[in-house]
Amino acid sequence: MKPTQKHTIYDIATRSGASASTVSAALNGTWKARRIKEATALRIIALAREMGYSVNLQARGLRTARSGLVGLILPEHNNRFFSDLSQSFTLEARARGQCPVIIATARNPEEELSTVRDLMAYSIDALFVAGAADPQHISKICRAAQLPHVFIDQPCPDAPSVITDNETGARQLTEAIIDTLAPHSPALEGTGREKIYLLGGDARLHASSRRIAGFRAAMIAHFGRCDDDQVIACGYEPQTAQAEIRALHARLGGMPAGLFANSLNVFEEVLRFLSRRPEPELRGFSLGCFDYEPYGELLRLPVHMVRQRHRELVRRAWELLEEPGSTELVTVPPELCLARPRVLRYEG
Amino acid sequence: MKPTQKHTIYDIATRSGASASTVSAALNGTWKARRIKEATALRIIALAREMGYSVNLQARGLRTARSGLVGLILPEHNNRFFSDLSQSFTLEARARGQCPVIIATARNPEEELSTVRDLMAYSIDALFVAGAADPQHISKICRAAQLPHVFIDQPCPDAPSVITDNETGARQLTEAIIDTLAPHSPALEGTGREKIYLLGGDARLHASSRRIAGFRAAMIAHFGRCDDDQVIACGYEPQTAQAEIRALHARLGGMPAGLFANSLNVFEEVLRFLSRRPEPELRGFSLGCFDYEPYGELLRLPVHMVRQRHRELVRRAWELLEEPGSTELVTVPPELCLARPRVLRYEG
DNA sequence: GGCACCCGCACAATCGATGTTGCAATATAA
DNA sequence: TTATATTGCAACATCGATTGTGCGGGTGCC
Repeated sequence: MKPTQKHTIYDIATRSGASASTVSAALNGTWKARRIKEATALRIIALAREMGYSVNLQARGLRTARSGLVGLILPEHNNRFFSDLSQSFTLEARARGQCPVIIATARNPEEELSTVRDLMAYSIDALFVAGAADPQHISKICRAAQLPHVFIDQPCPDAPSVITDNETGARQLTEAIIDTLAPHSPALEGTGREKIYLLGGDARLHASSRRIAGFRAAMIAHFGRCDDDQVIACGYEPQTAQAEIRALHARLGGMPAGLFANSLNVFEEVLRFLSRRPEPELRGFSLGCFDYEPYGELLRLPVHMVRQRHRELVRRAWELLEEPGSTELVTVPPELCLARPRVLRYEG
Repeated sequence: MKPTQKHTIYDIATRSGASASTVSAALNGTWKARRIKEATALRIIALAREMGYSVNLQARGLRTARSGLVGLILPEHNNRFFSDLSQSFTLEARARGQCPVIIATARNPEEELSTVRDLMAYSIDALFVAGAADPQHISKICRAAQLPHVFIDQPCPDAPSVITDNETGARQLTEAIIDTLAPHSPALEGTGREKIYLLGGDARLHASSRRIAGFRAAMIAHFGRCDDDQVIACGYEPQTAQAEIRALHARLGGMPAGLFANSLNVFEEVLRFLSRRPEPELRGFSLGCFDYEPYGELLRLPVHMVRQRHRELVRRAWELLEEPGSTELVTVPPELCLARPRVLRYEG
């Protein structure tokens, strides 16, 4: 009854009087195809259960060249977008009888590559890569090893990818920021404080570049122009973001009219900065964040957010994997989460 | 040069004129002990690199009965405490040359058990279990399979465990909440609104019960009593927490003097509730949360938090694993993060 | 009665590594 | 010169599963 030791199909074979191959067939469900008597199969299955048998997946994997493991590589765990992605990925994987292996690589391209290689050494069945720093290199390695792979969030031209419609999302978010701008004040004209700034992200990466494009488009549609200094793609590092927002504030001599935080990491730093400014300075300040964080809805300031549909991204990624050999790019529209006017919004 | 196909040590053996066993020894570093000429070893290593060889870890695992995989089971990904834990776990695992496999089981005991069994089928080398719903059952299965395991956050009497000093942390947090209570108002006496309430968690679980004990101790130390209705251990479900806070508010006819949120999930719901209350109702309301969330520092309300030292928890867990056969219980003191008075705290 | 055929299963090869054993060839000792 | 050690490596068994092949016995058919 109790699985005291590890049993193998050979133990079961001995105790059941059958051969190992019969046991194998009985247990993995191929017994019908192998013309094993139903009674024999059932007897073996019952015995295996009684002995607490569980298959050795390394042995199976060695034989079949599959492992049941599916990898997901992402930049970090403690970021709501990626942890939501992990959650969805886990659900999808387990629903398909696969075992999810999720590894964070700190936006470090070398770490990414070495992790890919590590995972391949385990004969993972598929690899999902979210927010990669170097998609092409990863894809090259995977293709060389014939490993099915999909990119999420950051696409790759050489492999199937699923991304959010960053441009549209960014445009809508920018429009929302514009809509909640404080009434135009002539005093600020020309100081730069009348403008909206986009902060964070890496312009060399696809996702950021599309978001920047969306931001620009909205700016041009509404104001007829978008200055280069309005886009501050300073990466994802909290320290850098903090420094940039400070510098911006210093340069302008005050808060700008609005801000587009291009990642949760940056958003958090913006809030940290804001939490040290006196209240009056924040009146009429219009804030948006690309990516969703539930706490964003619970802040003193109204915050507009763009929520990526993580479940959908993961689902579509899995679908892409199932159609072989495509380099399709699937785009999923994001969800715009507008700050609703709140009782507490302003006290004045 | 390019790893076009998967190579094995046999390919390398053929191409190098050596035998597979020599190749194996050369590549895994045991060649000195096996009296292989240095020149031979180096030649093989160079060839392997050139061919882009990488070991098949399933084959190695089958032979050695180890896999290089270490499991971490936790309730959910999208919770800052657990995602911090994932992050630390990943770092520690990779520093030791192991591959982390992190799986969320939704606080579902059956899901936990089946995940444990799945992981064991992969011959994982060790299992870490954080916030388990049913530690004893898990431990029993692991012991039967002789799998080294450690519990984090929720301890198990039968296995090594690392936990935060929940009682002290809760006491300190409660004291902080008491310290920031609004001045005593005789009008509220006897309404229940003069009291502090603990919301969330599961009193049957060790962590919660210690936190409740700490809460009680602080209450008794300061007020000479703690009523049973002050502890509302309603679990971790957002919906339930939301319902309970509403019910409390209705029962009291207003906000209580303070609240101790016993988990981030509950904290989030409390904030959601608060964000719909008019500002004046929140004056002097004193809020604390067991577990840390960076956004907690950025809210309109001052929030005290207790931060578990995730890195330390993980490190100690790994240490425990290395001393064999202990059922030691290691306690790590948490970090108290007091809300600092802020410019924006009140406007009045 | 002889042949073909199907049923139910066992045998054995195989996946890719590890590690023990043993065998030549050379070096050292007697 | 023969006996003994040592060096350097190849052969082979093994881990636990999967899967192609084949064999003995029973049935059906002519």
